Amino acid sequence: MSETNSAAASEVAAPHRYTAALAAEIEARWQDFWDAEGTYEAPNPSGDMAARDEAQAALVAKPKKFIMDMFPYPSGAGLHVGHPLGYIATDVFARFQRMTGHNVLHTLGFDAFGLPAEQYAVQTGTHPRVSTEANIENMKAQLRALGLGHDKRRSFATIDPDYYKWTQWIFVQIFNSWYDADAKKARPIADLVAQFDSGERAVPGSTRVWSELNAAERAEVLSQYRLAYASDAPVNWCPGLGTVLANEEVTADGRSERGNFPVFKAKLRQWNMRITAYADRLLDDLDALDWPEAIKLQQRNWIGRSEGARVNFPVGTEGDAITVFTTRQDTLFGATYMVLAPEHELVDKVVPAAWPEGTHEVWTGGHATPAEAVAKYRAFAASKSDVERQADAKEKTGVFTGVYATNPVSGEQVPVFIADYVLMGYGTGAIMAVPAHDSRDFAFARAFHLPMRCVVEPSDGRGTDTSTWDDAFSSYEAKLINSSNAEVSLDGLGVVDAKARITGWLATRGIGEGTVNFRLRDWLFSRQRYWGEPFPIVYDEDGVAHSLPESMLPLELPEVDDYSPRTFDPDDADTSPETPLSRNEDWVNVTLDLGDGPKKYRRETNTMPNWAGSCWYELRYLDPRNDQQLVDPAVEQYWMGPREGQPTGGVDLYVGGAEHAVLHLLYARFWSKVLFDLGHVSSAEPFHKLYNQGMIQAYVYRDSRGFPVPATEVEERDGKFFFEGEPVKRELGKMGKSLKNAVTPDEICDEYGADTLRLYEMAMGPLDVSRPWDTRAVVGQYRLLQRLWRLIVDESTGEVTVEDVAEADIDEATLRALHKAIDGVRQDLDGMRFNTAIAKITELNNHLTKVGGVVPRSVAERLVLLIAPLAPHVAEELWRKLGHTDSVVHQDFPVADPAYVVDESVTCVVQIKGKVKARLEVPPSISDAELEKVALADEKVVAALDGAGIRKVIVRAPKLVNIVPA
RNA sequence: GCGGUCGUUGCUGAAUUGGUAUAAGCGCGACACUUAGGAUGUCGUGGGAGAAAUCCCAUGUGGGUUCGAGUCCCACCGGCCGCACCA
Repeated sequence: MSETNSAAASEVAAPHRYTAALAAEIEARWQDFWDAEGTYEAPNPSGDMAARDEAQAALVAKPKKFIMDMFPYPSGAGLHVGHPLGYIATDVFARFQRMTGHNVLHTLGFDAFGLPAEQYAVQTGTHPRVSTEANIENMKAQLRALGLGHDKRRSFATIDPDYYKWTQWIFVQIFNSWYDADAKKARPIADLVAQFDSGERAVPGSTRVWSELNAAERAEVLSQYRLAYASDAPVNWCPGLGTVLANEEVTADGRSERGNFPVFKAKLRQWNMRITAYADRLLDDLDALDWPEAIKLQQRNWIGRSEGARVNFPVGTEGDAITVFTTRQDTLFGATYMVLAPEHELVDKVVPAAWPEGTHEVWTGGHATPAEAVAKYRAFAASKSDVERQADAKEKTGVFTGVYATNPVSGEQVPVFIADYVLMGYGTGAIMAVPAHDSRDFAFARAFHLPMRCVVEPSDGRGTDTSTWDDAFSSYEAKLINSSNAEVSLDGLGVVDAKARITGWLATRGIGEGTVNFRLRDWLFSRQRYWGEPFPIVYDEDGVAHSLPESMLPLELPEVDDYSPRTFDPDDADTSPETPLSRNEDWVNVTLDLGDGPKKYRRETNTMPNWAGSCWYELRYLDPRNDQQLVDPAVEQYWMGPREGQPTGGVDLYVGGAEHAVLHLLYARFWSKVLFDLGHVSSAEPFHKLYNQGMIQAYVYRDSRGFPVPATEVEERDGKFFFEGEPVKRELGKMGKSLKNAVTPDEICDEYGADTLRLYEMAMGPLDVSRPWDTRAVVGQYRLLQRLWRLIVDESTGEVTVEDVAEADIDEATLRALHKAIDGVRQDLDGMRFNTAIAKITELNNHLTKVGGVVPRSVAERLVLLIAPLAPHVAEELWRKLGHTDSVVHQDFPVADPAYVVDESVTCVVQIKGKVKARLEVPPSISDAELEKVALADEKVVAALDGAGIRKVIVRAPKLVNIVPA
């Protein structure tokens, strides 16, 4: 009705106005053109993507830029306007880099294995491959409409067998490697076998020699070294999802990151990646990376390096000892009891038949024997999910094991407890408890009436009588007391000195040693899922694992009757996982020739976690069709190799959300380092520069019951919000279908065009900050494009209206506005400050509009080039209308003339004691002395001074003079 | 609790090294063109006082350093993010 009216009316008034309809026509045309011409193809130095013509040959000779987005999951819901924010930003940046002399590799693939894709498939009842590929096509269409300048030859999805062949191949490399701690790098497992063979290296934990071991025994030894290994260990079992999870996928409150189901500890045989071998390198190499400090910090915290000591406490009668890890070895003399994690295996060995004489009632938990107490407490601890364990953190529970250990420095007998505040997975799973100087031990000691000994004199005046304390004294700002035996004394030393002295003494006595402990644990790598990469592993009849040779890769996912995961009651810890692939017996049981004749094997039926495909995808963008190698070394070296100013090598810019701070980014760094050690790549770090874009938020409107109501139907009156007449509450949150506030790129493109959407998303604010979407404000960028269009094109005839004017004859104010804009936009785009770049283009555009008249051609052309990275379709169209036959994409970005970047005259501020009293127009070249003279002579200044003397004059020519009166 | 980060106008946000606070956009107001405007264009728009020139106040709050502080330092208040029984 009114819309058709308005469209008709405006068409009559201005048939060639820049409208949504015209934008749609222009955009579709140029998108087709770019695809047909291969405009965004980045040539490789060699191979099947080498330069195909002279123009591309010239590109290869330029410096390279590899600009990447974190690739998307092809979700079934489609995109909302928040999703492409980062893609638009990298596209603008990539376009700017193309125009400033770089060979730019920019493309986008799809991360399509994993839980979200599988769950969507299960929900819709289609095979994951069918639904996932449909989703990818849908997303490709949505992204294409935005005019993203991707090299489409290089796009792939992680589910393509051509791609996951190499994911499996990398797994085989990792499986067939071990970490040589002396060389500090990964080496082929064959090197280790050679060391065992020659006797250079002894078989660990055994008196037997390598040649005496059978195949299964050798495999067991090697699995203790392999960087990918299967082992029985307590893992995170999530019955609600029906799979085990990595530590990184479990939230702080003990739930699955996806689905929010409870997670339990269960002992299961699972595949792991020995990422802990790389803990120190993953930590140290962060320093050289150009990453946000917040992300580096998160990785450092996750790796969790802490320096301390291991100390042995003798226990029992058979020469056993409890080894503890502590960072406070200086307080050893204050260790009055010990605690083991409930699962600690030493417990079973040392628990006596009966409680020792005089055991305190609260220590026994009311149980008749230590064995019963331990069994009951273990059952109690295991039944608690991590959620409950967190919630109960303040209340300390535990039970006495009935055994005493010997404090190795004081010789004192100290009771040994088990308690769930000590975790099996950190340190040695055992602690020495120093209740006077650790607040957790303090709480436990109070609850169990355990003695405390003050060995660090409190510096806060509370005194040394621990019975009067409310909490432990754990400060380092104090001196040691009560800490000496016949051989060593720490008394009077500060904490740091005391640590050094006692560590030295422990080492000489063979009781302990200084050590570094990491919080990082090995990466649990197997999942009980259908929709993931199958492991390239088979087991022989002895149960020994063998990797498949390259000729048998890819090992494709087989068809199964039922691909859905076996899930359970989320709260039922007493369940165990089932792998969907095990349902296909024909696939599982095979006869293969692995080099020693045909034999029967059983396939591994776990699949890889969804992180696997994203651990190395940057490498495949470089050489996506190579079926002989992961990536051609010459091509890899060109795009990823170390270079001046970037000694780590790697992707030049990697943009994505901060939610991947530890998961994806840590795993990808780990794989890079292994591939680097094994000589397959030239960069030990995948991503040199990381940039986290903010989130586009949206207002959520909730009714009185708290349910979201459709945001588009909410009315605002006097700052209050109403839906169907009823008041609703507004809050700022995420954008999404379920919150009824999603805005899609499609609807914005329909209303205004993709160039307007691109400009708006970039103009909203700094890229790294989150901010709310405001559909109303989009029109501002639409107006910018309309004004730009009108400046160059006559709205009634469609003819270009520029005129040829020599640079010298152009109005000086216009030249200054132009060159200032060029200078500013260049710097802003280079620094990824897209919002201020647009503001400067807008200012120039407004200036030209205001001046009126016909625009000089050279000014119009440079304005078009300035906006080309941001609004590529309209720029191409105007460039063509201005008479050019080539694409704007590979033009040189305008360069400012410094002579016009400075103003003809500058407003100088004259302050008296910091307050502005006068403004002077002065030439920019004015000297300090001259400016001071002019300022002091100004009548307003004279009046303001009112005859007062002058103590001091600060001159910052040409912008400021500040007079300090006496 | 520990660590990080941010508080500027009705809203989103500008502001090299400390040097004219509030660029640009939205919204709002007036006007023009219009049968009409939710189109387009032009002008205005931090608060207060004043007829006006002009003056005073204002970057979460309170101090400090400085000729000069949105910017640096200290304390507090508020928001957001990360980690959290890690020995």
